[in-house]
Amino acid sequence: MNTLAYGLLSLLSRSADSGYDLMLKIKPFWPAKHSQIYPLLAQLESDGLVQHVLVVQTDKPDKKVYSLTDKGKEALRAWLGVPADDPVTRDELTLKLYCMEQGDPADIRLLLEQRVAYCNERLKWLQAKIEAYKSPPNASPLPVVLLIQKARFYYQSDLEWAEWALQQLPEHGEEPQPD
Amino acid sequence: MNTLAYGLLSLLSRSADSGYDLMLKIKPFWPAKHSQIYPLLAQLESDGLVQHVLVVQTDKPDKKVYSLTDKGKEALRAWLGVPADDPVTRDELTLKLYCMEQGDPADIRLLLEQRVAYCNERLKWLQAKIEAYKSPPNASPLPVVLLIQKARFYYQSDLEWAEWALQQLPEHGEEPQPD
DNA sequence: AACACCATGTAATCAGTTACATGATTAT
DNA sequence: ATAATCATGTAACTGATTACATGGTGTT
Repeated sequence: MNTLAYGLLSLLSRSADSGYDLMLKIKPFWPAKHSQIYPLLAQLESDGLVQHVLVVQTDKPDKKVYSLTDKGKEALRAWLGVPADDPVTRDELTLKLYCMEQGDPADIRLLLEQRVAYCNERLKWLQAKIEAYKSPPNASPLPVVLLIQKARFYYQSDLEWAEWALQQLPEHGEEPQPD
Repeated sequence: MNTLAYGLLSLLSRSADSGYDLMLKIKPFWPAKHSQIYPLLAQLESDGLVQHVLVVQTDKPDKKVYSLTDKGKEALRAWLGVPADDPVTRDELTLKLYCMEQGDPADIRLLLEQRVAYCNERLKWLQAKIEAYKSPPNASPLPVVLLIQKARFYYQSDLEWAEWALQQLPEHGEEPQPD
């Protein structure tokens, strides 16, 4: 039982889902490809933690909709009682900045500008999510609110850092025009 | 040439180092065990990107001190010209919060309190780092300043989120005392 | 006496990505 | 026509962790 396995159980605790939808939903929290998820679901089923029913569709391919068993719920409950591993962020940008003197200053500037753009894009997406659950009929449950805010805090701080970092870079290499 | 390989080159661009020290230094940016680093350094050497000299020590075991070759520097320069991959954060806590209704509310509260403590600990460590380079003799180069600040922004925002999240939790289950 | 640090390496396993494989529906 | 989405699966490979292996110095 690795973290991805518990992650799938966690998603299923909110609503039954196909492997395909689980892949899409888990992406922001724990990236995984379908090639990792399908076999893992089969294993969780053989362990009795989830079960599936085949849902036949006419317009789209048939799908297997998985749901938690009592044993699965119990496994989740126990998992919530042990401390979470420390979060791990892998950000190539940090490694590139570490050796920034080795490269073209324009390249470094571009890397930071790309990060600013990326954060803005993610924040815009999150804002759309927030708007969607502001309308009373589909108010989001507390966990979803907590997680959306966590992402907002993260991207907002990274954005502010990247904009600050751009200002710390030496002036553009425009040598004074001789007249 | 994967990201870890470039990460090692990046560290070596600032100063020659042993595999052991590289492991310690790269940890905050790209976690890797010595069992991954030693073979990779050997491969980078056979590719002509790094070279090593054996440094004999009396009190401690001998070590191999690696440094960048010209070919290694050129590889770094080229790498800086391509966009950085999007950052990936894997945080078990997000998965646990997603299914928080399944567990004991006290467990959830504890998970968030542990996160608050962790962020405070990291911030304290970063503050010590900052103090260390405030004294003029050993002023840090720009990249190091940028990276320390990036980490500060991150842990500070995660801390603020976790403290906010604790307040969003339903009241403690202290049922009113019958008198 | 037991543990932590320094220092390097290999072997076995687990986790994650890329590629192979299929096939219908809908949008550009 | 070409691509994207939906939907599931396996095979091959790369990346990362854990375990095995050694051995001196310094600390509690």
